[in-house]
Amino acid sequence: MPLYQQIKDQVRELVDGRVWASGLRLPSERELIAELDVSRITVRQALRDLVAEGYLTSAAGKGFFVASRSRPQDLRALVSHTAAMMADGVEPSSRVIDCSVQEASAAVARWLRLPLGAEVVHLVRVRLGNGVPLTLQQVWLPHYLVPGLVEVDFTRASLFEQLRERFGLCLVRAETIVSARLADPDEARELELGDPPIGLSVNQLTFDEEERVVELSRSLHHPWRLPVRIVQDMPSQGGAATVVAGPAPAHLRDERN
Amino acid sequence: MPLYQQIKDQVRELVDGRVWASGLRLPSERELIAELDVSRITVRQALRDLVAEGYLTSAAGKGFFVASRSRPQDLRALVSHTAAMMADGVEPSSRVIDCSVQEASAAVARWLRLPLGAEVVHLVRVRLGNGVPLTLQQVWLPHYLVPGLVEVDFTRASLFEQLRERFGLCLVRAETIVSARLADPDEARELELGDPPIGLSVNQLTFDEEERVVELSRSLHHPWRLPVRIVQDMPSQGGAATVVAGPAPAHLRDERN
DNA sequence: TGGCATATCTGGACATGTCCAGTTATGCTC
DNA sequence: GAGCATAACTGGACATGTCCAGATATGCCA
Repeated sequence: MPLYQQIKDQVRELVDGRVWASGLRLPSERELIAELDVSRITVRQALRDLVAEGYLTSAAGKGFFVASRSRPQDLRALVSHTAAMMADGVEPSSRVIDCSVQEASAAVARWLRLPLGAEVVHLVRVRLGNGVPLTLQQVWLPHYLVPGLVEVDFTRASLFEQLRERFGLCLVRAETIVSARLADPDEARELELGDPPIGLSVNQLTFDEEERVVELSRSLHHPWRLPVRIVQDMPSQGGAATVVAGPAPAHLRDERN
Repeated sequence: MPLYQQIKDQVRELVDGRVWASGLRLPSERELIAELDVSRITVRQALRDLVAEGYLTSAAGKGFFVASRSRPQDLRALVSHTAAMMADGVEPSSRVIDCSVQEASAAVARWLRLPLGAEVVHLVRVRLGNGVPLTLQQVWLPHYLVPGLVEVDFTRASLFEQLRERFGLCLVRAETIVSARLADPDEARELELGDPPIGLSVNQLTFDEEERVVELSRSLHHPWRLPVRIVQDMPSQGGAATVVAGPAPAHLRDERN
């Protein structure tokens, strides 16, 4: 692994782990050169990247500083619901309704860019937080990308984690549409919706680094138990955003709910 | 202006202006060095940045290439609804219901981080696309940040554009919560909602570069006329995302609506 | 003690040059 | 013509070193 990457990782850890507090001044470039015994180009490459990624700020004549803003965990990755919930201190689990290999319907095949009749993994589950139903999720994935996925017990497992760790898929892009609609009676029962049963509909296509469609998901969220939270952050260059579903912060909650 | 910035700007223009098509191979580093008469460090700094920003891709041993993905315009900025609609070929307009300076309520003052009794600009409008009502938006802004904003005719004007161009505010961060709720009769009438009148609720706080709250907005969207669209993009480093409201692409639309 | 010139330090921007690991094209052999 | 070794090229990673503009601290002078 390149030296500048090692330096980046080290600094990132210190910042993420709050060992280096916000606003802390880093050792100067010259000090780091001496300490790490590398050339200036190498430390500069690392620090430059970290500035672009929002971890650090720099001021000519003063030094490098740990960026102040509390960034919602890792803005650089698509986050899974499981991870987002756990970060909020909620215990995630699922009630699996279906997990099987099927022949793709014409619509699903088109969305996943598969030939007609191709096999897909179909996963339907009710996702719970601390035992309370939050969302009803239906997912389709190309079977050839995830052989053996059906054997996983999704009661506890995170789909994104499986895709990354077990199948080495690198998820880098997602397109999401959020809307609202009336839930049908089955959905309303599963999600314990009121009357009229209003659901928050979240449809998503997720792509890997080779621009293959890895996942098509259609979820119906309980509107006030699991609204969609979006954080957009555009520091100078290299903006970023996270989209997670979770309890709304008090200042943005809808009182009417 | 530094040389590497000039190079970056030049390349960016050529890419944005479609003069260099997607997939096109750039001249090699050595060729650029000779052509531009600069050192390798300089061109590399420019190219490295452009890769991080998603304009280019690189492959060792092959060269630099214009990134293929059609990026939803400028992923580096918070986009206004007006701009998003115009990009979709929809003619945006508004019916202004209220635009006045008021004393902030306790709740609004807290959200905008203002002292009790501070003045705020209150804007309420129905936003139309091609004359059809899409969303009912209520916005509060600190009056001291936008003196004279009330004189603007928001029938045509874009709020974000006014903030940027007239008041020099640099919007860099936004927190959004998307949920669903039952619309009240007035809202239902304005938005021409069906029965039951289901609305897509979008609440947002927007911050400027000094972390001041510039805007608090509470909107109720017509669910299928104006769903919320999110594009997350995480190329290697330097991810980005756009959030816009607009018609859903066919592959993510909800058939049930 | 207050004001100011100066020395020092910091990041920013570049130049020149080296070594390496992939990729591609070339040309030779069979 | 098919197969293959090789030469040429490309980006990736670094080292050393220079010049500059801000920021900061130092110390001298009035």
